[in-house]
Amino acid sequence: MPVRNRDIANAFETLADLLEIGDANPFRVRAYRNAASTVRDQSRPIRDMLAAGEDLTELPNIGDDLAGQIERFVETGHLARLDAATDKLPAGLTALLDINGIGPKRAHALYEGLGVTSVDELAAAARDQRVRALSGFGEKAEQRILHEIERQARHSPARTLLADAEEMAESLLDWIRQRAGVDKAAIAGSYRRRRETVGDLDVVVTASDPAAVSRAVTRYEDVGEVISSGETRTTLRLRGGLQVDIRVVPARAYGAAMHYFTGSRDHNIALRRRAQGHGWKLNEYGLFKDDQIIAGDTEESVYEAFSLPWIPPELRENRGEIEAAEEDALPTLIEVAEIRGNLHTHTTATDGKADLEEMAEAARDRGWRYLGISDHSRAVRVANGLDADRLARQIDEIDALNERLDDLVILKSCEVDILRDGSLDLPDSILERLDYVMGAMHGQLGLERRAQTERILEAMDHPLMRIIAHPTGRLIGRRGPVALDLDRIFEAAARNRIALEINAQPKRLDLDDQNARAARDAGVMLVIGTDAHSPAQLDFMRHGVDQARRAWLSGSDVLNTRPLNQLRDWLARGRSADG
DNA sequence: GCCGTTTTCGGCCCGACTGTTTTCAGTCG
Repeated sequence: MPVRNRDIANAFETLADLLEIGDANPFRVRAYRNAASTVRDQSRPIRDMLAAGEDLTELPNIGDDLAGQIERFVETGHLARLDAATDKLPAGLTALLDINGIGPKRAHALYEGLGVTSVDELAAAARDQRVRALSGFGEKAEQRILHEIERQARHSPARTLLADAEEMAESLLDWIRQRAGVDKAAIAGSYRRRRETVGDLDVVVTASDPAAVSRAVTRYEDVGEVISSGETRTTLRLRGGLQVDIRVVPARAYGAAMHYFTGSRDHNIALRRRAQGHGWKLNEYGLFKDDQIIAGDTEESVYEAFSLPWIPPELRENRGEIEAAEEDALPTLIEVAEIRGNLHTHTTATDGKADLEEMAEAARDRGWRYLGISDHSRAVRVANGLDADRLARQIDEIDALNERLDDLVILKSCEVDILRDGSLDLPDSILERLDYVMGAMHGQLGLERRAQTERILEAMDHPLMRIIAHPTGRLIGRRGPVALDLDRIFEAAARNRIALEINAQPKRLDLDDQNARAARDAGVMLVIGTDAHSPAQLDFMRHGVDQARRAWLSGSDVLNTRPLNQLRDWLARGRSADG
């Protein structure tokens, strides 16, 4: 099996865990974690970069030593340092670190003192009351360990889709805002950065009496468990399993706290390094010079102290946003209000829940000027995909409906399946009658990389192809992306003027943020499509816009911000205009 | 193990909460 970026990142993470349990130099441990994060952050496979002769030490956090380790890992499939580490300590110990309350020191103590090498063995030891005998542990620690192991067995600690977290988050926020003495309350963290999933919710509150608010939140109706509760910080678990951290800070620290808890961790560290360079200190209470506060009541004040403009939360991943801010080169990010239409929707003709007219009505309600109907083609049998005759009838229906509509235009399309050999599921004779053809893959998702890439490239060579929907086919948390050489896909999309979709379904968000950014940088036009199967799902547009913002996109990078006439021009231009 | 507006050596982000301590280590975010 070829070594993927996540294999490298996972190996470095495991090695870091084992080194930490073995009480290695903490900065060396961090170096491996930082390197893992860098590798995970690459939109291109490391093995492609090596094959192209690129120098890995150009990447942040990768020096000569790690570059060499990665190179040998890719060549041999083995990370020698990890093999050496697992000779000293059982690899199963790293699983103990996933238990809340157990870190490297306790994992080491459990191994040395009780010979524990797995979560199961730890559970047995705790049930036998052998854990409490260890120095540094007590009865409470032992009970907490058992409690956490049982909770994890019931509820996997998987991250929650942002869209699923929203309802819980907004209800909690409303409730907190109504507590006595609360001034401001907002959700920070990855939720505010609009990441596709959240691990927990970070709530920042300002109040005249912080301790009173900290006590009050433990009585929120949806609390399943109070994990900890102090004067300024409370950690809860909601009944649904989602963890919530609530920090109450003074009003003068609101901006600093929002900045601090919005993160990302890497963005914060980068900014704190800058503070150190000036001899300042940056924390959740403000920016300090010799214990004198110089900024912190607003986020703007914090950035301003560094002579930087405010950076939108979606960009705060330490992926060049601080450097861009420094050069006054931050993008003007796309906004929902710029969206003029939607090019990916379904109706009851296939697996949608609403008919043509209902979808049109719902699109008009959202202020859109055009709506693309793109039902499935026949290969998607479970969705009752259209054959040429049924699609022809839908085309006639749309023509008739357009006669009656004056403020919305229905565009004729089809989400036509790209078959295994790259050919399309419907004949050109019917596809020619559409306003645009959108291609997608729904089957044979397990092909190896070369075949999968050739398949989609073949479809992109079809002269009618205009958009590729959900290009990688991933389902967040359930199914990884298909194996594709995205560099070649992007190159072909730019050359053939085919738009790639950011699918706005919360479980897809495909292309993802980094790939969408790489596509744009390669000269590709993006389109945000809701893939709506009901009128309500048209509101998924904002999730797609969130992802586009994380991809550094402006309105001009997204096809469906264009007025109808310009959209038609773009769709009609095709490859013929190239020559 | 990485890195350089203080540096090629000597730094490396920082504060809150808990439980086990008898003044603080460990963990977390």
